[in-house]
Amino acid sequence: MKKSLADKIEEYIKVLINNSGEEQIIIQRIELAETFGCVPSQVSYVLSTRFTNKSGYETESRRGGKGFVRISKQEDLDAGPARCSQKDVEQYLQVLKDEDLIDDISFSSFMLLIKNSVSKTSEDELQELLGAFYKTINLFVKY
Amino acid sequence: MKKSLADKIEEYIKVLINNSGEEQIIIQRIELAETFGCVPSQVSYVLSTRFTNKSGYETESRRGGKGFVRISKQEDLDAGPARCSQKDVEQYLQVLKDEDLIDDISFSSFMLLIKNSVSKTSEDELQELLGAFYKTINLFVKY
DNA sequence: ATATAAAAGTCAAAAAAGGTCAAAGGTGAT
DNA sequence: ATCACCTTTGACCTTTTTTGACTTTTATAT
Repeated sequence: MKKSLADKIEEYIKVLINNSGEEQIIIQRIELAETFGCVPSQVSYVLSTRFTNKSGYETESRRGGKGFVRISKQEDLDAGPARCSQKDVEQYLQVLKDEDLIDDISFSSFMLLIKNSVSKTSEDELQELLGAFYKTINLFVKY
Repeated sequence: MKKSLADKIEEYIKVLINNSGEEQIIIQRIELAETFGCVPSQVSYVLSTRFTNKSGYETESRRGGKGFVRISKQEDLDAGPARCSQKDVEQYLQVLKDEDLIDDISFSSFMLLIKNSVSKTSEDELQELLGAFYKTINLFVKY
């Protein structure tokens, strides 16, 4: 398949993100357009077709002098359950702390966040929220 | 991010406040303008767009000889709002990251947590939840 | 008191981005 | 060859920053 300009720009941006060592980069639309010798709206086109929310990206921008576009990749949470009870996640947290796999500040912050959330969400959706917590907690585990 | 002059002046002022060991500093508009080689009204622009009440600052000034501008940070905001929008808390997080006040893992974890939570709570209770996030995020801020 | 000079404030124009949208141009399947 | 679906391009819009001219306020010297 012959690569369209849009394909090349997409690839370029993805390489930039990979090389950045982070999950986000900042570009200038005009600069990128100049690099590829195209009109700026071509870059907008690529962003709106290839870096959508649905495909796991998010973009923000600022107009005006020294404007920019920030493209961020939404990381996926893998470990942990999709849904769990409050008791489950609190126990999990406690275990992590007891085994010194998470630092004190993280421990108490998450505990706080959980307790805060619990009283404020409908019963129905709570378990999914706690599942999300569980997964996020994992990201703080020390190795 | 390519920093605009306004960005740089904003950063400079914030550093001054931090280094002062207090919650306020006093500057001279002209002096600051000279430091950055710009017109004085540029400083006014920065003050009116980045040091607003909403963002937790307050400014007072005096004209004429021995004039000055006092910029004070409202301590109260450190605790965070009881309720806030998703955009507010995400922006706050981004600012903390941009200013290197929070490490990468904390940044992306919280971002994830917010995004995950948002789709899973009723609209009505969401703002209180986000307010709790905001406060918890503060606990991770480096000094 | 008054005048002068030294600040800071205001406001609008110009400049520097990015956004939008529709028309024109390709491409591939039928 | 036609239809449907991308891509590419460009004209025009909106937002944000930068600059400068003009105004107001305040301290100080006379």
